[in-house]
Amino acid sequence: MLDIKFVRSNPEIVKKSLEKRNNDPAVVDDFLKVDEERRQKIMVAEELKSKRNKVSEEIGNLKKSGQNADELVLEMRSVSQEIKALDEEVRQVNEKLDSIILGIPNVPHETVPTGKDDTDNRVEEHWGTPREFSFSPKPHWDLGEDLDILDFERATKVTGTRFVFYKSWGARLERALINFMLDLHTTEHGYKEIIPPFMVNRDSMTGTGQLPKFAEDMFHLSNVDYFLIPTAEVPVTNIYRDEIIPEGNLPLYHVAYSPCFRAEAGAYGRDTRGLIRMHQFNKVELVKFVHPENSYEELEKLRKNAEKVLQLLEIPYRVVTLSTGDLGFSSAKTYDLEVWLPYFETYREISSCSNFEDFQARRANIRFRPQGKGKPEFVHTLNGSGLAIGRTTAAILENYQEEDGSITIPKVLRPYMGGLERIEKE
RNA sequence: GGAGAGAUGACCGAGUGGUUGAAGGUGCACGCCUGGAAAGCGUGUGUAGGGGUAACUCUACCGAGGGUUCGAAUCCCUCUCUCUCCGCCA
Repeated sequence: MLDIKFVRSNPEIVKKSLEKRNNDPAVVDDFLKVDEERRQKIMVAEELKSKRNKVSEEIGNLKKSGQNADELVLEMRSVSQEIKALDEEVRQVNEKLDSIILGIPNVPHETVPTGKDDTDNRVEEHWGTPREFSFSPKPHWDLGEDLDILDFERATKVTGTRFVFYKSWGARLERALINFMLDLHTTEHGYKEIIPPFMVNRDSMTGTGQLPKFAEDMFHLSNVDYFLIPTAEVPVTNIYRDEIIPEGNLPLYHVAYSPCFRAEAGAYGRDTRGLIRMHQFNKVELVKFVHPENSYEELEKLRKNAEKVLQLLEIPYRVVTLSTGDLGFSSAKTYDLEVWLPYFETYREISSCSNFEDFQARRANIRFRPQGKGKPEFVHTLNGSGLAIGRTTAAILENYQEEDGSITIPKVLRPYMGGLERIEKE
């Protein structure tokens, strides 16, 4: 969420930001109106409370000295009634204000291109050259099923659509990728490894911004009020919810493997085949808590850390900066890494690296105490996939396929595959 | 799942209806002391939200939410969490 005081004193900036994101800037006017109403009510209520406190003390003193205070007691009885009614009004206004402010997205960073949707994303750079095939490359799902390392059909029987069984070398490849990425980020990039809970409570989902707006994107358990995590970002960012981190501990780098669960409501027609859009997929996630001063340097580093994975795997990709029309609700700036998929003949998102500035931290109340004695300030949070495992598997199958349907294993992964160089039909 | 105990500030720990935002201690910060440090002494040390240019001031907060009362950390109810014992279990 944005800072209420910031919105109050910079309504024009917020309106402009909403316009750039193709949202209705009128909510800012609603906000200002309700904010004013709120302060009015608070003033009246607090005045009465102040009075009650004073008179109550008087009553105490009178009674102690054996004098009669009935008249004051009677008067205060009605004042208390009034206060109760006012408090209720304040509560309602607060709720209204909260729902407005929680619905306002983050203000895009000045370097974010203005645009209406993903077609306006700015391509920053390309890495690697898509391979020339002497045959027509197959989609990863055909490759996987032919090799009997992916089984979509039975997963549909056992669970439903958008689930998959990884089998044999497919399972091993998936596991190899997880370990390879975790090893890279912990030993080369300085991240601390975390295995988080795969379910979280409502407060955590609100802390990172999935709730209240995006409830339909998640799986919610029916016998407890827990949600399956849509990304490790949720439990890992919430580690420090309602805490004050000693300034000397910043920056904190965490890397977490987790399965991710997404309802994918509203994605019915899209990516119905293959590993691209599943209800459950694996991901290695990078999360940073940093000093506000250098969060944009940290974003560049984060992006480089994620890119390193694709470089070592030797798979072509490009980097784009999301335009204001494509930018996520909580993000001030996001780079997407898009991997080359030969069958699709296109680049597809495989990592999303974002700087949320203090948007999440304010919501989750994650702070640090600046040097000496100052007031606690919100940290900046960042996260990025490092990478989505399922999509990486898809990219390996498609980019490393041979004409006979076998898959060459990228060199860096071979130590994780017992030295295997190629997955072939058994 | 059954039985019991508990939840107070950065931490420990007093406090059962009226200057308790909260004793005392620890820690921390600053100052004095010292050649320097330790010890000692002194001062200070929560968060959020209103009002005010400001000094400052008001309100709320003792796990959470309700209730009783002129007045609640203190009494009542509900919930959550933690601990101990039993049961179950990877």
